[in-house]
Amino acid sequence: MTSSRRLLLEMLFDLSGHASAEDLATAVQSKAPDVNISTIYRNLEELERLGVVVHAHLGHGPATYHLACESHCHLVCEECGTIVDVPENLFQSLNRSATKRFGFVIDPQHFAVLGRCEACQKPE
Amino acid sequence: MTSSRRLLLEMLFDLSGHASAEDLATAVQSKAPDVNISTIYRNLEELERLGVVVHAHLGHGPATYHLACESHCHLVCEECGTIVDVPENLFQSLNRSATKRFGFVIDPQHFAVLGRCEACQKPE
DNA sequence: GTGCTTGCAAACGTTTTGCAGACTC
DNA sequence: GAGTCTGCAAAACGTTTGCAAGCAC
Repeated sequence: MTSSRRLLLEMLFDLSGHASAEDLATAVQSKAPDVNISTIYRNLEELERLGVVVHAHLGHGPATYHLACESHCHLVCEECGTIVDVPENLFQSLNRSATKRFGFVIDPQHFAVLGRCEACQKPE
Repeated sequence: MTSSRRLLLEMLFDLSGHASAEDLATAVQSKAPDVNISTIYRNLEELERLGVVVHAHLGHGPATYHLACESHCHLVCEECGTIVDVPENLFQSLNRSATKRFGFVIDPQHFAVLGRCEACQKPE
């Protein structure tokens, strides 16, 4: 357990939710300017292996990382990029039918659901 | 309408489903070696603008492109990478609850659902 | 001939890697 | 002192861009 790892964890608490590796690097660097982004990636990987941190793929942009204990899923607007955090139970019935029809167990924290947020509903 | 565009469309028919830009470039280049990958990207973008083609983000890897008329959604195994094509109606109830609870209309063709396929069910 | 399309090369943003030195225990 | 962790530089990957030459119409 090194100082950069400790700092990274602190920042994960602070910036809770939606932090990209870049965000985390900036945050960590505000307290320890010499911490390199590759260290951030390596530590995130390690923390993920330990089950402390999870990441999600949000469509185009970079992956976001958050603490595993702050478990939630993501809706991302493909128009304005807004991220809506939603509880895992929103996916219950999708999971049930995916399992029943395809034997596939979904991991809803690991991907983002793309679509349109309330404000961007197709205005054509 | 140029020859490289025509070829790209042909390849989209041939490789129907799950073709990355790279795959398509390789396929096109087998018939016309000088077509550059940037041309592939530009034509895919244009075809998408015209509504002929759609793309989906599959987690880590590159985006995949397919004809809009072959509409389907994707389950991707985070273990072995297998892609399972599924009909859009699998997402009906997720869409209903996302709309009702968050005013969010989902676009299920645009993202992949990550999880575990039948063969990779957590063996721990 | 006008204007869109192309190839090439170079850049981009995100993530990963190799290596030698520095740190933790 | 052994072994892990770090900074740095460079590469990898998928994708986008600027530009001048080439093509469709």
